[in-house]
Amino acid sequence: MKQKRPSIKDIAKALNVSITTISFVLNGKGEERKISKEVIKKIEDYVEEINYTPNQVAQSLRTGESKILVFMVEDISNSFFANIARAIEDIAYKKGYKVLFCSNENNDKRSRELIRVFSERLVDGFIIIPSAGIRKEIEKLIKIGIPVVLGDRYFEDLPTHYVVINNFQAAKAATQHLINNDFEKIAFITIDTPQNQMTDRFKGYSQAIDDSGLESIVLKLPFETINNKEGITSIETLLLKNNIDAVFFSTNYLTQFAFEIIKKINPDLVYNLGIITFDDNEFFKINNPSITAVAQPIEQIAKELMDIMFKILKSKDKNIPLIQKTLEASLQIRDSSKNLSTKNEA
Amino acid sequence: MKQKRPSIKDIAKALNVSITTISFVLNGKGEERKISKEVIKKIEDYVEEINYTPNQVAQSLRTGESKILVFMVEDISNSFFANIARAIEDIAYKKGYKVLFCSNENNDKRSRELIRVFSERLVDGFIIIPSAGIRKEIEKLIKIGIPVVLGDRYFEDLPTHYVVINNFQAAKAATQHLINNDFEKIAFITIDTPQNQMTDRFKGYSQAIDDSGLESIVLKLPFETINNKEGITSIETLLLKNNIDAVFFSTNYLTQFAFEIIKKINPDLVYNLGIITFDDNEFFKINNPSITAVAQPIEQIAKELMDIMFKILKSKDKNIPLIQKTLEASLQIRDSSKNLSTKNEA
DNA sequence: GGAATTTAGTAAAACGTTTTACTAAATTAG
DNA sequence: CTAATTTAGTAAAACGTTTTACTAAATTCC
Repeated sequence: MKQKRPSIKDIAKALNVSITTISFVLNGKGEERKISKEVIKKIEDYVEEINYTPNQVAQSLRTGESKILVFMVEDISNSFFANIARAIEDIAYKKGYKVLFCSNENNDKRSRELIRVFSERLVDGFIIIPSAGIRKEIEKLIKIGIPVVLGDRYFEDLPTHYVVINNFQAAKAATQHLINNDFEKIAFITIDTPQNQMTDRFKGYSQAIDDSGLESIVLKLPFETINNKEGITSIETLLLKNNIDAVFFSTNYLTQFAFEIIKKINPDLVYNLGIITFDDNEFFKINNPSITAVAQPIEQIAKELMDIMFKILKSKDKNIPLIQKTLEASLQIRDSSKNLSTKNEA
Repeated sequence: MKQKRPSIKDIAKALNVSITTISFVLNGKGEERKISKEVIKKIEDYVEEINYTPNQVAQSLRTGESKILVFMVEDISNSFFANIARAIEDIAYKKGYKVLFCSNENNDKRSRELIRVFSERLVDGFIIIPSAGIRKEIEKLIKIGIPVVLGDRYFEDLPTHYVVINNFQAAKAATQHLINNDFEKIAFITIDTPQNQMTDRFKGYSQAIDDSGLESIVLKLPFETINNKEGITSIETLLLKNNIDAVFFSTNYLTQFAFEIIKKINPDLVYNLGIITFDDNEFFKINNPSITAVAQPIEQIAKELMDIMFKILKSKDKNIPLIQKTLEASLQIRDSSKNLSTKNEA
């Protein structure tokens, strides 16, 4: 059943001109190469008529360009990444690029495998939210000349292009906001990882806590314990036994995980606790209580990532100076950071 | 800076064997083609040593296979689609396929453009959540022999492979659940579209309402009015003036949109109204009140879509009989469908 | 011991482009 | 009127594979 798509050769035969001429015309080099108006017209009309489109695979083989970018994230079903993906997709398509998305589960083995699969000269560039242990693979990609831009985090000891946010400042401001609202036992729940997006958030929290003289209460959960018993127990213990009055979650899936637990052990807790989460989304806005969140500038992140990518792509072989952007996040203040117990005391 | 990746030719030169031999060995046809153990070993070792991987673009050009699938959805940042995407991704990678995701915004023009971009013999197959007006384009894809599977909806007058859910039954059951909980003025808010996933949900609602003798209250919003003033006004009017006591949203983004409005005009409404939404997600579970939702079987949908895709892919040119799956959704009963006013009357 | 078969490979075409180097005819310059 | 230049193209190589058709040497058969 499979029909053969027409190729340049077919057009050449039908129109009795050479393949070369057609290629020039199709690539807009007709005038430059002194092809006559009539021939150009003839070719263009015929191409239109038979609805010819060039075979991109052949183009890629010849030119070494695939017009495909890879966007590797932790998990494409996570709203933060899905939203960046959406923004990136739009920008890419406008420039004639397609985007392959993939989820590395913040897992080195899987990241390596994915990089291997894609680096087979299939893709023109990588935008990567790197897992902790793939410094070497990133380095190698760069060494063999494949454009790489990192997002959300980077490797301190590896010079790369990247776009991140000021996690320290954002976390500090969020913590201070809780302090200003008279919360006194503020817990920080985070992922146990050496990646700097998380360590910086931790530092921001610590700085604010230290400045205020309050007690630092920190729970670092190993990534694997999210959604399993160990994680549940840890969070339960913290929430119930520590007499805390506020909690700051370092990332959205932690918040989600904790909310499920809260819902089970004591639904009222969500009203009595001060709550701030990193990473905003639509549901935090409509939740009861609405949840105060550190909102990352999704659109801007996507735009900067792609700007850098296109700059590298355009510069071809010449190495361009490193571009490293640190954007600011904004605190979306909502119900969950109001201190109700203060009111009660009054 | 760009290093040249080694090609088969380079290996041939280094090992002093022919390109053909190497290709046979690499494709596991060494034994079959009577290549000696020593030569096979020599080639395999060298390939391992220089870390050679074949150029997939060249392979694609020669074989006509790209090992790339397209998954076209309404909006990849919508949790329903993002979750299916994630599941599809995992299945695809296990079989050596990559997935290009794209968002058509449920818009015909954009769908057409995307199909055009991808059908340039770049991809091996399409999994499409089709917008309303691209019947012709789908038909054409099938005619030229490209594997297509539709999801979530299909064209009544075009025989295609598809995976959908039993929208009628799911909507009917959800409505009946509200009726059984003694709600009496149940509104149905939906998108104004002829697509059958929506019309079936409407039919399910209508059937249940008619069976019970209750009044049918329906708001059909044009897709474009979501998130704009017109949409806001329509929903406000319905919620405030109609004296309704329950509302059934036909899709997740409508629910989200309406919740923002409720939050603004009267936060208590969310407790006083019976609420059910189509499409479940984590946040409906943790919301206050938790939201009763029609949960589509995401994993199963992804699995069936891919099963069909691989069946078509395997069958090559032979046409296979149509595979059309209708899965069942499940009602996740939560707080929002409890009738509090009934309690009050008691 | 010669024919038939098997073994162990190889040469070359093909996939559909892009691009470099070439050319024959027409035009212009002096 | 001849040489130089411009015009309007074209032939062929190359990108890196896969695969068909071929072959020379070794082995088996009778």
